[in-house]
Amino acid sequence: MTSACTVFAEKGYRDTTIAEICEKANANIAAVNYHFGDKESLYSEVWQHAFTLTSEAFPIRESLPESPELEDILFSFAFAILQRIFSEDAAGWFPKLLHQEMSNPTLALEQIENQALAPQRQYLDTALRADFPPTADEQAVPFCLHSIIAQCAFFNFSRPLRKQVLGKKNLSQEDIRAAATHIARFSLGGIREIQHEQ
Amino acid sequence: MTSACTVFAEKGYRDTTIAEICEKANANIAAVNYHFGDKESLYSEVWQHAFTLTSEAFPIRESLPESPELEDILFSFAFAILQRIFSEDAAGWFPKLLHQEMSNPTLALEQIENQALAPQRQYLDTALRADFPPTADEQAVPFCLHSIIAQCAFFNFSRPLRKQVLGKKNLSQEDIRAAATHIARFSLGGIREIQHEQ
DNA sequence: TACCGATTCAAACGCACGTTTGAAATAACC
DNA sequence: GGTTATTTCAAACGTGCGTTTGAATCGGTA
Repeated sequence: MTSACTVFAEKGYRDTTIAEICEKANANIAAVNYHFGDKESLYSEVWQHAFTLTSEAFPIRESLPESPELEDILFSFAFAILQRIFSEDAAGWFPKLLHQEMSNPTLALEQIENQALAPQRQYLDTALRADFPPTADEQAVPFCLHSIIAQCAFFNFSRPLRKQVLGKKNLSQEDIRAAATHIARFSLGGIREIQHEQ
Repeated sequence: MTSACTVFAEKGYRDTTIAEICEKANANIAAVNYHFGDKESLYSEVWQHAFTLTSEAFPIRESLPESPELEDILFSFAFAILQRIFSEDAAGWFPKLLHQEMSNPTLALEQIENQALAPQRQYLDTALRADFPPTADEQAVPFCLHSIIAQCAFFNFSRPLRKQVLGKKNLSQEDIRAAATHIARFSLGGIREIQHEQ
């Protein structure tokens, strides 16, 4: 199972071979079909497993003060997402799988959208909406939502060019904190600018 | 060639079969190997072709006033990138190929990074740097650069979830203009906020 | 120890796909 | 118009991989 997760996360569904998984797990080539039925069912269980692990390791609402400012909400959101993305252990499987799915979707994507992504967006959406006046432009909130999520997600999608984009292959815990802080402030500035001109 | 571009852009290198390309082009299976040598060489030519087409169709510096404000630069950048991403004809091949490469890199990615992506970043970087005081924090410009590019690129990487993320599968020319306007304003607000607290 | 269900294993099967081949068709040139 | 180079074509080849198979091994039970 662990072997399956790492290989699927690294190579995606298509490029992953059952042989490689079994080799890494010191199991026979037929073990997958015996225990999981077929490759697709194994993949499905991998997704479920990866989602559970990353959600437990880095929940989205974490260490928020009593009545949080919008910037606190933005920071904790970005901080959790970035920690997931840069996690080098099991918690990193989920964003890696998601990255693969985004360019080569399987049936798993729809499920993960409903189970993981939509609720995240919903959470941020309500937080944003509470900060906008009801008279605000219809498109303002979705656009801002998009900008915030984009800033987080790009760390996930630019993996093969990390060295060129970030200047380093991996971020330390302090780097991650600094990046999340930037996203929160930058986004708050963006939001205020958008609100200002309504 | 056109067939090859569309199929590679849609499915990526690995999932594209020579048979499908040839079928779409009303050519024989062996045509690719005769004219291009092998699949990889064809792919390489496809990249080159797609890059040329998108660059010509939507150049990054377009219709900038004499001495442009930063917001003008941001808008024209975002507008060009978004037009590329949402182009449904040949100009859209490049971002689709890029999307594929990002999750399953081939040797082509490094070349495209040097030829297309690095110059784009460089262009925005100098534009930003000119707007920041020399005393500004070392990380401020790269972080802002990241935020801006992320907002544009996310439209490319969220393809399979467009319906859920944007509420519609495709954007009209007016939608694209509105999105680019948002990115420019939001980003300018973010930049001002970051500059303000230095 | 004898029995039986569960698990592991090596080998083989079937299929998809990139590539090769050699002949047929077409185009170019003198 | 005949010869040669170029392009097209159907068929076959080789390989990689998911899956199946049937025998061997293991683990618990009586």
